[in-house]
Amino acid sequence: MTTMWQCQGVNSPAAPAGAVRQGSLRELNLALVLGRIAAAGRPPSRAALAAETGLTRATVSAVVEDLVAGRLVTEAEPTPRAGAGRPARGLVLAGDGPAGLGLEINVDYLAACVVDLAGEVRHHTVRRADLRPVSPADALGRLADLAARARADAERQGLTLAGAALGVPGLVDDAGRVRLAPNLGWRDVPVPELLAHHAPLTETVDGVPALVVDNEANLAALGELHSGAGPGSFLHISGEVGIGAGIVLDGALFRGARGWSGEIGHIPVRPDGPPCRCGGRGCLELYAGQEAILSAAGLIGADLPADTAPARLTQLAEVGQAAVLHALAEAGTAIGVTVASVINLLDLDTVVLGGAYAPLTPWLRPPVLAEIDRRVLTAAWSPVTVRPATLGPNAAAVGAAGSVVRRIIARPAGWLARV
Amino acid sequence: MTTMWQCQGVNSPAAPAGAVRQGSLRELNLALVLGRIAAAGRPPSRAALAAETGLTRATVSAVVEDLVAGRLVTEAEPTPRAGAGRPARGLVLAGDGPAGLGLEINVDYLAACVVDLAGEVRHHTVRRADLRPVSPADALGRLADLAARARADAERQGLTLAGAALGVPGLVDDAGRVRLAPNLGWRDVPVPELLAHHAPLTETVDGVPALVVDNEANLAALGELHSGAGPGSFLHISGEVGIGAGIVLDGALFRGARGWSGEIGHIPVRPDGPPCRCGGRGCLELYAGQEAILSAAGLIGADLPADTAPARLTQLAEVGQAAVLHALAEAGTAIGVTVASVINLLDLDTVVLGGAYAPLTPWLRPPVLAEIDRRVLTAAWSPVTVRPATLGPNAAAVGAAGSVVRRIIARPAGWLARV
DNA sequence: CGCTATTTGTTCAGTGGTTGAATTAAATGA
DNA sequence: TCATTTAATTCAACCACTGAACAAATAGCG
Repeated sequence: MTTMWQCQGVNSPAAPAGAVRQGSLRELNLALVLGRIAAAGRPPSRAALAAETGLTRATVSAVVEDLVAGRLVTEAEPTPRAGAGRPARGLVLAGDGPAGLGLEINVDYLAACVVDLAGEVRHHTVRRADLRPVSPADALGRLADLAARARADAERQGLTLAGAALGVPGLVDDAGRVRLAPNLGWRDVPVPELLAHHAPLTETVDGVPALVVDNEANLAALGELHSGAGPGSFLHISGEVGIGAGIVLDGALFRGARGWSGEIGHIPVRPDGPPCRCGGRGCLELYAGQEAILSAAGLIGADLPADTAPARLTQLAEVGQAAVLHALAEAGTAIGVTVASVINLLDLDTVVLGGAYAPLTPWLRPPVLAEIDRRVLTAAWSPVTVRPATLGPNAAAVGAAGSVVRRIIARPAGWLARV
Repeated sequence: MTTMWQCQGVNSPAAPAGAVRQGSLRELNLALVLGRIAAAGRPPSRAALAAETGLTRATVSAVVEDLVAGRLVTEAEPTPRAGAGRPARGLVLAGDGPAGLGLEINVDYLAACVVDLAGEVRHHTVRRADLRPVSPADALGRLADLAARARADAERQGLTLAGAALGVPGLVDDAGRVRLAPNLGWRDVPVPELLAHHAPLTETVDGVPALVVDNEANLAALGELHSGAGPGSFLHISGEVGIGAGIVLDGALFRGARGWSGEIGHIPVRPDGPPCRCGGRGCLELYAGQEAILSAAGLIGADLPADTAPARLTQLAEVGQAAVLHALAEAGTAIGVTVASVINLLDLDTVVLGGAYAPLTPWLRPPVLAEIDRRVLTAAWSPVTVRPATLGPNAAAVGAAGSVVRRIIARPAGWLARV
């Protein structure tokens, strides 16, 4: 039983690529029904599910029986009552079944969290520490420690971890190796190998690797997808030390040919601008990165701890400090120019400002919208929404955990076969 | 039987969104087997199909029987022989079954073509005419005339038209209305209504509209997808009078939230550059549009007919005319800056230069690659291919016709139900 | 309180489509 | 000529969904 590590497929739609045997039929309907239960506002009855899916009540009953037996669904006791007739038994995602472990390594903190099927965060730990001076092996060791505690807490609550996902601020290849994490100073770090010594993460469940490593911005976008406005298409911009983006198209994260999409921080804003350490010139990060904003606001060298600088920025913006407002306007314009390009290219109708940008949205939104209006061909007919992210600061960790349970919801047959 | 017109869904994957009844099973396997036959290099046998799909030979035989009965597949007479054993009967897409009608309106020509299931172009007509002074109604009338002749020719060859697609150089909404076609001078043209008077295009087949209207660049990209290197992800840039792009992700055209993706011509290259008539500043079209290149090459006002200007450009480039080489280098650099942004965002590994750019590839490719190398974060590890389009000048018309037959291949059950 | 109307959920024979093994078909090669 | 080999078909078994009938559980009404 070899442990496989791979980065792709965190979110796979229920499209059968290969042969469709008769068992696939049940698999697809399991996914269909479970998906409806997950998406429903209030607990739906079997009859309601039959009506909205087009299946017969008999089939829905059979499918639900499987789901209940597999601890994915339970019947809601407080039945929501309606008019006459036999009362419906509401179905909800089980709170004591499988759960996902989400991990995050960032420049100045480690995070671990556990999310159950229903999307509730059942455990959350953040450990602040500047990880730049720490070796990757040490950092991953500390992370494994956090993960072990998270697992223990989850089991204490009766949850079963069904997998884990780890977000890192850098480029990850198919084997889970971190090719480049500039702000962390990592280069070609074989995360799977380094974590292989730590027990709780090395088990393989089904054909799916027990741990999926992915870009932090991708996972944050997935978190936004599942917690936010539901399926659709949007661009989620993560303003951390660097600037990353996750692209959600039609309710699915788009990863690109090799999983390296969303490197929005190095899109040129001014092709002849100052050189960037990526080798290019005039990249967005030089105008809207955290360092650039702090410098323009005159806050560089104000010996602030790295993690309080964004909060300070918000404070000063709220009291209307001129230099800060100017810095944010400049940054917003640069973001707007870039976002306009993205919208011209992809025709998205929503832009989500995440990470450190989220609390700065009131000041960033106007210049961003102004550039969109000026530069997007279709802006006149179809407005673009710019809104802050709904998830908090550790969106990537929550999104990572969510991606694990979302995979089970998208393909419950795999989980049921394990139990 | 109302005629519905819509622009979306030219290429829909075989993913069942709703309930999966037992009939869907056959539908999915029909699509699976037909898709393999279409993708295979040499005519595969039933046994080979069974082996690669995972279905049993019995099932494949039954499925193939349906496909043959529906005139989608025929047995190839000259059986390709192998070693010992009963000889296989090769299966090929039928050349006398359904076919697609492809139409194109561009600034200086109209085109119509017919493509059969196998992708062969069975009819092709181009009528050159400057359409800017012509009213939309007149232009569409001429187009309907071309379409009628194409249909007559197709029927003479024993083909049955299964639908039509029309490419226009502009933005098309879900109802088939051309919201804006700047280079044609069209604005809010209700193509379906105007064409409704012309008989051969107004029939509705199945739930699918008889005519799909789409952006020319999108259809050209689809043509490239089906005729070129097969599935994958690439950016197809159509260099016509304006600059459009079609984005193919994982073998499927990406249309965006409203079908208006790919407006690459108005991505800002220099945010503070000269004003563009789109309202923005420094758009790509100002640096790499046909007019810009001709002007920089000193060919503006050289009273060339519009349609021979690109050819003249190639001639002069081949003899090494300095001004032309310089103009192409400048245009290539601008394209490269833009393409670098796209690749940073989407992580594509292939860029296809289409339309008027195709023959200019030898001169455009070096500066494009240079900018990619400088500005794309991952360029060091993963090379990007820049190549000319394989389809000729009327790629959009051929792609339009191909999109019709491709839909049948992706969802043969719909066609079989009609016969 | 009892009856009916109403809606939910289950049971069961029927059916469509796939499976797996046996059978037939058509060639090669010794 | 006959064994070998591969291709394709036939057929009983089986799986999952359908449709209709039935049982369960409640509200409303006299």
